[in-house]
Amino acid sequence: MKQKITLKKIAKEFGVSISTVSKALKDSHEISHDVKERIKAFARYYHYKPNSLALNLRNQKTKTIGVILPEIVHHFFTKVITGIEQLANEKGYNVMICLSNESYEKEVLNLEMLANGVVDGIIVSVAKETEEKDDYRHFADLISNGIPLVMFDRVVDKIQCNKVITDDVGGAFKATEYLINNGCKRIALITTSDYIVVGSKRKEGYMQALEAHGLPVNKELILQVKSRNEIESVLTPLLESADPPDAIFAVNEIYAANAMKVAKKCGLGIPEDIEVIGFTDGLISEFTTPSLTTIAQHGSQMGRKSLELLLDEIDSQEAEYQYKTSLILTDLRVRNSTKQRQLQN
Amino acid sequence: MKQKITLKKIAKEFGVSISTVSKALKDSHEISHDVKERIKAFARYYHYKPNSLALNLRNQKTKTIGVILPEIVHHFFTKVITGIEQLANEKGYNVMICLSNESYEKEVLNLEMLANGVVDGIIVSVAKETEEKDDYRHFADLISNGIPLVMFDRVVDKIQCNKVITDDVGGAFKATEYLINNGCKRIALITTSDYIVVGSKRKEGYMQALEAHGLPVNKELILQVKSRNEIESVLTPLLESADPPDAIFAVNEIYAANAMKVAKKCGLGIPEDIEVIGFTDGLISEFTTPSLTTIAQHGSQMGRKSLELLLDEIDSQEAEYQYKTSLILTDLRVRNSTKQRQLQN
DNA sequence: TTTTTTTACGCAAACGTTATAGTTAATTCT
DNA sequence: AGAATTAACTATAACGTTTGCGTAAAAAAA
Repeated sequence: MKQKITLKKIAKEFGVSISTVSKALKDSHEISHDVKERIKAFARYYHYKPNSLALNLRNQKTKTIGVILPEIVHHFFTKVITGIEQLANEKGYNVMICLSNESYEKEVLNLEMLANGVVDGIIVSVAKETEEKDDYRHFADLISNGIPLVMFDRVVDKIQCNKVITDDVGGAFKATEYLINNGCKRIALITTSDYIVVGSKRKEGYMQALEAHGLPVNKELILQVKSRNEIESVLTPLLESADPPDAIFAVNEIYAANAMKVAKKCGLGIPEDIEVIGFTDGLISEFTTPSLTTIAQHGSQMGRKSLELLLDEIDSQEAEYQYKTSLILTDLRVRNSTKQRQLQN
Repeated sequence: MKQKITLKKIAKEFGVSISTVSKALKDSHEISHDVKERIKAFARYYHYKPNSLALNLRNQKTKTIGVILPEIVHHFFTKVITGIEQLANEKGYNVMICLSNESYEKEVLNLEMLANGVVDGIIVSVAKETEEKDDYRHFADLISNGIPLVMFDRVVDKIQCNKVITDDVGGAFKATEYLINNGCKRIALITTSDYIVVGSKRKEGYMQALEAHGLPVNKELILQVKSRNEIESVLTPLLESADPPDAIFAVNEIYAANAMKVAKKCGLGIPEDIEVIGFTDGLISEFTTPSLTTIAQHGSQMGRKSLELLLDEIDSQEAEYQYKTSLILTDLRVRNSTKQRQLQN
């Protein structure tokens, strides 16, 4: 096993001081041309690379950014990572990914670990449990320690920092309005508990669209579930009731796909009997039957923007840095779970 | 912005030396009870945490492991990460994730970056382009530099290191045999180019099963595609030929889902007219119509095992470390794209 | 020739931590 | 009382790098 080559070893080899070697490799004018060339050749031959740990310590920065995600088995988050990773790569940064698994405690631990000099800044989407506890002191501490923080998607209003959010309200509005324009009058909503911020925002967009079009907000049409397993038991009675919905808007793809399954089980044709739209465009939508109309979220763009804002803050010298909130717009991706003019695939 | 607290600052505060503070915080017997308590209280109050960078440099290890993945928008890899992350968490390790995006060059760059003192060991699944180029010197260099390396899923025979692989041959055998036992005689295979190791292994299992059951290996039934977009154009003619296949085995979920789409387009009923099985169980299988029978790969277990082997090597002191190869078995997950005795969902 | 400038290097501090080896002063032993 | 022991601290080196400053010798200028 080859031992790692260091300045010290090169210095001993040439019988010069460490600083001479360091300067030679940086092509300093203080070192004679002859010595420089010989040292550089030697270093090249042995693939010398400055030790990152030493540089980190000396420069007090690591060129690494930390990302804390609630989970990773989720198309949206993988897209965000892809976006972050891309820009990081361009800018010469490394990415350290931590998973909170939706747990408050793990989020706190991850944050503490990362804050300890390991990264130059942090990008986070807060865990559900944290949203439920409504406790954000760990973020406040981080910021008061001067560590740049960007929140994306699941952000918290009470914390002042750079933020990147999906246009949840607008997206849900767009989806609901599309259904209304298709002639739907009784649109069911399948959403999460209210403490999930993005869930409640999408609900808001749904309600705004109904109101904008003079439709009533029907409480029995709003189904709040904690997991996709609950969908069948709450949706079936509604579909089999005397006055069933003529459309379903689900706040994510999985919920929408499950809703379609349930509807088909109840003997309903999609989109003839009931139309379905899901928020968040993922891998699944394309392969369901019928394929699912969705609100596409542009996760990769979101990741890129998050890192952009983070680097902006890291590089800024101003004492009074001005935080920004960036809104990522959504697109309606029409497939076959809704009635439409131009059919595709 | 609170400045970060260091041993030096505490030392100055108490008018003692840095080493006294360090020892006090470690509860050394060399320091008087009184001083120890006061220093510890002070440190606790200011949330003192030893700076990771300094520790890394001093200990020559980072308690971080690097993971290089070909891509992340892929259910299998996210499962692997989940498994790695879980065990890492238990063992007090951090995880640094890099994406090669299937590119040889990025893989080399990532490896160089990680090798430079940033991580204590590396887990990698090699990029397609690397497999195609058949150039593995970067891995050999890494190993000769004494950096522990584990390869998983896409491993290379020519490199000696710890490995974790899916039982690709066995899994493909299992899938093919299941189809044969269902009465299928002409089973089509949709696979990748031969240089993709896992693809060729799955093809091998497919052929072994055919031979074991006295069925001929029909060249025209083996479709090699480079991307899922090619499937429609090569599969349609086969399905519409005089002697079409009665089953399809695809080497991954996406290929299988696309194959089902094409078959349905050709007016074939699944599983009545043609049965379909896909390798790799993901999110999609559950939501296709019919739901897709798959070979489940246990990615999370694979990740766990990979890290286990890596830590084993990191912790081992022996000069002659014995490399292992761990085989992760697969399971047949029967859904509705195959004929079956007991139907489910 | 003497002074000044330039060349080409070495020294030392700094980043924050820990471990080993001193160094006082107080205490105990004989 | 003098020697040995112990308690309670400090100094120093080391991890690998960079950088400002110092300095000797060589070269140029006066």
